[in-house]
Amino acid sequence: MEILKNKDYTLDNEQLARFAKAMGHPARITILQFLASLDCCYFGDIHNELPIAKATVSQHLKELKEAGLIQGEIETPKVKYCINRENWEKAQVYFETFFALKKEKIGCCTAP
Amino acid sequence: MEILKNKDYTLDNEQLARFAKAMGHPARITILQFLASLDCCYFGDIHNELPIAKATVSQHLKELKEAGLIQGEIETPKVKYCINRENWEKAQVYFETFFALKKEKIGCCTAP
DNA sequence: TTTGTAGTTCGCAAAACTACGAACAATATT
DNA sequence: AATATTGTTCGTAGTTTTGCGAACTACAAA
Repeated sequence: MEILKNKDYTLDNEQLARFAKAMGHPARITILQFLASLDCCYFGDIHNELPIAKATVSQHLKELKEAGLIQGEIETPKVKYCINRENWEKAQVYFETFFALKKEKIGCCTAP
Repeated sequence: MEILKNKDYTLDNEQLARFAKAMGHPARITILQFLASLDCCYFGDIHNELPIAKATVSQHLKELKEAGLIQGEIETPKVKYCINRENWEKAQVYFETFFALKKEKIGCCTAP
């Protein structure tokens, strides 16, 4: 018998993990926060908010884009970034649902 | 003049990123979900839910513990894990607050 | 005392992440 | 045509993550 460990992760869990991972760096949290409060702005504005080189900022933006949380649009010679509303709300629901799992239960480890 | 780039990340953003990072892997999401719905259980139960070796499970548990999302307690010869309620709720508030930033605004990039 | 059970820790390898400067692309300006 | 502006991409370096098997710890039972 070969490897038959078929217990894969659910797609929902993988999606939630993907969103969480994208948020797993202070620079990316800062970017998202900035965009969420400003609605949208140019690369330079984002770079100004951060203590890192532009190449690194560009990389973080790419990751956020790949996770679907933001979108970019060329407005020569600048690039305008903004929150991807659809996925932002999707992520919000994912996290809400996740945290709602633990509601008013009395557990066996209520202390420390 | 030396390096004076003093624009650090806020503690809140670092904390949120830390929580998000801990949630940034499907195995860890699955563990948290399992614990949240069960309240608490032993290492073996968690290992049974996952398609990975016990050494790897142990590592993921360690990370979740370090992020403060779970806690473990020795109950020889087993180890009982459960959600760390206090920090779970803290994390929940962090995420809620974060996503609430983008409410009903009309932005300049409403479309893809 | 040997054996079992339940997990953790160690050591390793491969891959991914974070960061940077330099080089590049695309357009606008001189 | 040369220069400037705005970002992206490339190449590199160091660190961290993920995963595993093997060795180890701690206690209980035979």
